[in-house]
Amino acid sequence: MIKQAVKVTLADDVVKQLGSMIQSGAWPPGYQLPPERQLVEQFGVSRNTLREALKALSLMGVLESRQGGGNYVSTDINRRIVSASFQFLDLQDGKNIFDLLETRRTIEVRTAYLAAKDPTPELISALQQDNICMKENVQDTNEASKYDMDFHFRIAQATGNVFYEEISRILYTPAVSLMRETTLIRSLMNCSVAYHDLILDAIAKRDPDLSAEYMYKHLKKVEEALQEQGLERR
Amino acid sequence: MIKQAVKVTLADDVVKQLGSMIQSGAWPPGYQLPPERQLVEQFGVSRNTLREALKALSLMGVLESRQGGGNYVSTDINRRIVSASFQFLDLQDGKNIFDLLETRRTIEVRTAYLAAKDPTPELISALQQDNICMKENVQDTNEASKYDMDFHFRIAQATGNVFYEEISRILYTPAVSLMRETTLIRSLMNCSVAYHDLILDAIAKRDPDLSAEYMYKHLKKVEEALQEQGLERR
DNA sequence: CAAAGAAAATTGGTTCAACCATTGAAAATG
DNA sequence: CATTTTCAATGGTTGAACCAATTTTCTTTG
Repeated sequence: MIKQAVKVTLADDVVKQLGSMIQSGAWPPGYQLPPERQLVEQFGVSRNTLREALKALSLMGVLESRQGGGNYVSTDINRRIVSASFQFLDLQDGKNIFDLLETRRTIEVRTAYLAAKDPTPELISALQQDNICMKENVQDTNEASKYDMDFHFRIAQATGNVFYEEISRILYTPAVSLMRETTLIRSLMNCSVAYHDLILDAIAKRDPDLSAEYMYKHLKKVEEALQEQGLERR
Repeated sequence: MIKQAVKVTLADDVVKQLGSMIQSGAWPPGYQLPPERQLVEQFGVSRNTLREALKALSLMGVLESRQGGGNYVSTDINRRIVSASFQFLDLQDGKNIFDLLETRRTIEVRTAYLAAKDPTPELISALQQDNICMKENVQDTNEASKYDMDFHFRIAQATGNVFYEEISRILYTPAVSLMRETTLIRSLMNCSVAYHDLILDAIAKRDPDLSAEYMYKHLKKVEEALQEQGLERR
């Protein structure tokens, strides 16, 4: 496989080192980093270079900076990464949208299946609550899509598989921002609520196959709605 | 919902402005940005601040910098963004190898299916080559696992879906390192080679269902081998 | 004149030093 | 003891200077 020569800048290297401190767990979430003027000595770079790295990580949601207060490892790393970088996805290209939905379908049909195998009462009631809130806010698409996301993410979470959790989270955010741009979203919302109810029932009945089936139909429906919107699959 | 007062730094603001130029399409992929010393005047910030913003965007995969050559909007912007955002995924707690294999199965059964729908001759021959190399190096597990990875990743790549590609990439690397810790890997390698041949045949025959089936059996077999090893599912 | 090579200009990479703005803890005050 | 004030610590920002790679321009060479 081709390994392209990459010009590694000093700041890139610092990002890598800072990142490994965080990923290794040496710097846990909430940890206050040493002051910049001290990190500068540790890494042997200038403060500007260090700050380029810190700012990059902070913009990606890995770190948080408080002027006068210090730099901290973000407590909610993954959630913030998504919102930070996925906003730049080129959604003009319809292919990406359908690729995204295709991928979500593959993952979520499986998580819906797994979640229905042995659901806890807490899961059921939480999903019910999500649906109720979504119905109540169906007029406010911004608000409703939040509960929409909660519903899907909660299912992924219920599998207890961290890989499903993280992938689901990442794949959902851009989908939402995309939907907001469409005008069909109102009717889509109503349709989604209906499917959420069906999925919830299937999970409550501990019927994995049915749960998976409705999840498939749900996401397929979303895809069709986008296609009717004139978005072409290229 | 409480809207917390967010201290917006100058660099954050520049990121936002640069981002909107890109999102709006005013600066399309491949576009060369004005030189930094000129952008500095445009935004009314110091060069250091501007560079913090540029570096952040470049780390997010939105921009590319070439020393002496200029700053450019990334050409394959979607791929870079997806790749960059997965890079910092915190999978600390996800060291459960069975969760990993479960997730890989879900993804790869689908990619194997898609890849078999309309494979190019190049894909076939590349996969053949991967298999040959893997067979030749079956004694050297380190080397063989590289070709193993190539085989799987190439299938994901063949779908043309950047999300599948990147997910496959991040799921495979930890899988390999976890496998290396086991002693069963030798016999597993031989078994894997056999399944790779079966999958390859199915793809060459353009039989998506068969391809998916063998991929499922392949990964299931790996899972069973690990279970026999005494590794317990948590 | 065309090609090759050298020189200069352009542009990103890095450093240093200084100063501003916010925070938080210590000290002074009542 | 509670409150206010002070000040040190720490991130935010700036400007100028220099380095290193690239690109352009110009000269040299055949």
